[in-house]
Amino acid sequence: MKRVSIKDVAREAGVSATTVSYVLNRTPSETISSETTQRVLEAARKLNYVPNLNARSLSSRKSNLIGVLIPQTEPGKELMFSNPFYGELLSSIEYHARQNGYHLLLSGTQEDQDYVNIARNRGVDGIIIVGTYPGRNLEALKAIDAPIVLVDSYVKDTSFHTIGIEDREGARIATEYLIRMGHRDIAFISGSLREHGVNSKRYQGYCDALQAAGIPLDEQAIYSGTVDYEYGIEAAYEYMRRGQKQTAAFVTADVISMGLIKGALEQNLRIPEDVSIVSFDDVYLAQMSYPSLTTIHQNIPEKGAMAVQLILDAVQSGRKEHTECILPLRLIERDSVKRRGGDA
Amino acid sequence: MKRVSIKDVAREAGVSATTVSYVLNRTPSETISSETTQRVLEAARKLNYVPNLNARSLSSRKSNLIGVLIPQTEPGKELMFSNPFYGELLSSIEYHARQNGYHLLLSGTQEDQDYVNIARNRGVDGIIIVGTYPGRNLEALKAIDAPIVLVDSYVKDTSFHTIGIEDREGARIATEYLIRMGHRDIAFISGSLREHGVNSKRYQGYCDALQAAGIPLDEQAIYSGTVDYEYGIEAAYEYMRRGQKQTAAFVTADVISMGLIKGALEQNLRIPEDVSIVSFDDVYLAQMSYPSLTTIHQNIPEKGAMAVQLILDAVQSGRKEHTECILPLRLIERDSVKRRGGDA
DNA sequence: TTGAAAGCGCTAACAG
DNA sequence: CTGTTAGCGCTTTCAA
Repeated sequence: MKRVSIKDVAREAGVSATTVSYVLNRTPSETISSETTQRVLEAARKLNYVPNLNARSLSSRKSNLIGVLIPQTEPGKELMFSNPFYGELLSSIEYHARQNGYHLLLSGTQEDQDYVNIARNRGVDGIIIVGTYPGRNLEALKAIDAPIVLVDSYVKDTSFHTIGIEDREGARIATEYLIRMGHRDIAFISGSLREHGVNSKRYQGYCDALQAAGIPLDEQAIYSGTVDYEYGIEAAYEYMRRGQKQTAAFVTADVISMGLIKGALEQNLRIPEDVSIVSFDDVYLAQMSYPSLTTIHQNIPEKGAMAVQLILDAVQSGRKEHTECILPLRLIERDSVKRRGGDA
Repeated sequence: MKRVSIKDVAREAGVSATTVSYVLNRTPSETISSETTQRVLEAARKLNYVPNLNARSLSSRKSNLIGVLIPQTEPGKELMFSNPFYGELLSSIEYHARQNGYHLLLSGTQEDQDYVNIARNRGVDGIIIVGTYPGRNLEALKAIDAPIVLVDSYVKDTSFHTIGIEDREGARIATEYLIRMGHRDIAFISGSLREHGVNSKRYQGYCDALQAAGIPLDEQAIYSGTVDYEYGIEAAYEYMRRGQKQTAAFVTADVISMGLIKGALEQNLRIPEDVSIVSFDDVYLAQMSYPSLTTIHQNIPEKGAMAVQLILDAVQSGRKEHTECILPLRLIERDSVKRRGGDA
């Protein structure tokens, strides 16, 4: 089946390509007689015409394409594999983009040089970037004239829109809860603590809570690795090696918690009897876990919806002012925490 | 920053646009002096030139874009949300595509009309479709002249490449294993049993095993719903309602099993003591579960890698013969099955 | 109410 | 070895 172009439709309808274009795009400034409109529509249907979006975007400079960049958390690992958070987020982004007539150009990246090129390459109308750190080659990004939304990033720059959560506060709430439940020796378990990264903020929140309760910070209570299931298991072993000092842990991601539980189990540690856990994200995994996870809930679908909305708004309005969204957080109590002693 | 085009580079380097194109694409048929090549490269770098892939694809009819279509399992639900299988698969597809210089155009779909249009719209070089049923409007799909890979679909048509697994055989192995472990009353729990769907095949395998063991099929042992966590929970309740007849269940997806375990737990049923479970997929969830899942393992990353490879091969060779891949399956023994009675 | 013409940025014969 | 000339399929002034 040969590709049918706008010209074929024009010929079939006995009009010019221009007219076809007008009809199909409902160009408001142009007014086409309803009779012609009918003929064109008919011809298009008959020929089973589908406009070529590449050509359209080439001439109109609008692609209806949103670029989504999800970082490889671990080089070599494949994209969202290690953390369902990404899957859930992407899922939501895709859904809302589609509802608005946009398609998604998906890419993982090892190095952000790619970011820029992909975007400029394909002429995307907007870009959603998940979790970049400040200080990477943002200059190049800024040069792109499509709106850019940074999700979960602490890059502060008026060139970008941002969507995030109160990481520090969330961590504080989690840790404080543990304290309120009678724990004083509380581990902090997370992915890598890069400066200005999400985990660092959560670390600060953890410290805030300890400090407020007058509990000294113990270096030995800090576990930092990668954001995946495997590290959770490892952390459990490391916990044993370090002498099982803590009765509870604040873990910065549900996946890690899942691994932690597994590792604990392997060593006959009971959760929450021996170690209580509060974690972060409230990925759907959190409720599937056994015990189910007490965790800081964030609205992941909403995050995705919002990211798309910001792009759409920016595209439509053409405005440049940047928007900064902070989504609410709350603690969900499930079964991974045990009250301890009588000092509640 | 104004968009810099090939012409700008040409001017800067003092050559024609054609030459720039030749240099940048290393067009093999054309031979450019190394001196000119240098000048062009230099100019391109200096101007920070990035080729416009839309334009390129418009004129060369090659987009370096692979369309990926993942069906909404449940309308209204967002994409891969309900089953991590999709996330893992997509992850792998993205990774391998990127390694080969391809980008991904991602879309979920409610109705397959979209399939076709998206593809034709953007001029993708190939399409990967996950889990279509036969009999949908495949005619339209066939009209697309890009190679199409159907993953986990029982559509038999030489217009498409297919990648799948021995669903029926896998189910047989799972069920047979349960029988070998001393179970005779075995539930079958799955998503919807659409004709020629993956679940139907697995149902057949389940029947095969029962029959081979001389166990009569019991209608009351069949549970069919949706492929998600929630249905698993529901199935557990339904199991109670139906009188707890079975001592084991073959479940066609790990996510459902997770829900089943949860639901069982809520009713003080012990897994595997009261009910043994063998499930299917070996999604990473399967090991996180408690008890961890004895399940039929399929190599999901390999599936994705293969899908990409098939497209790449087809594009490069231009050949039309269709390829049919069946990936191997094997049983992974974990903790969700208990041996029963003495008739092992 | 419609169409001709130019052009988006690039590649592909075909000349030279 | 390099440039000229046509498009790819569409949108967009501008004129009729």
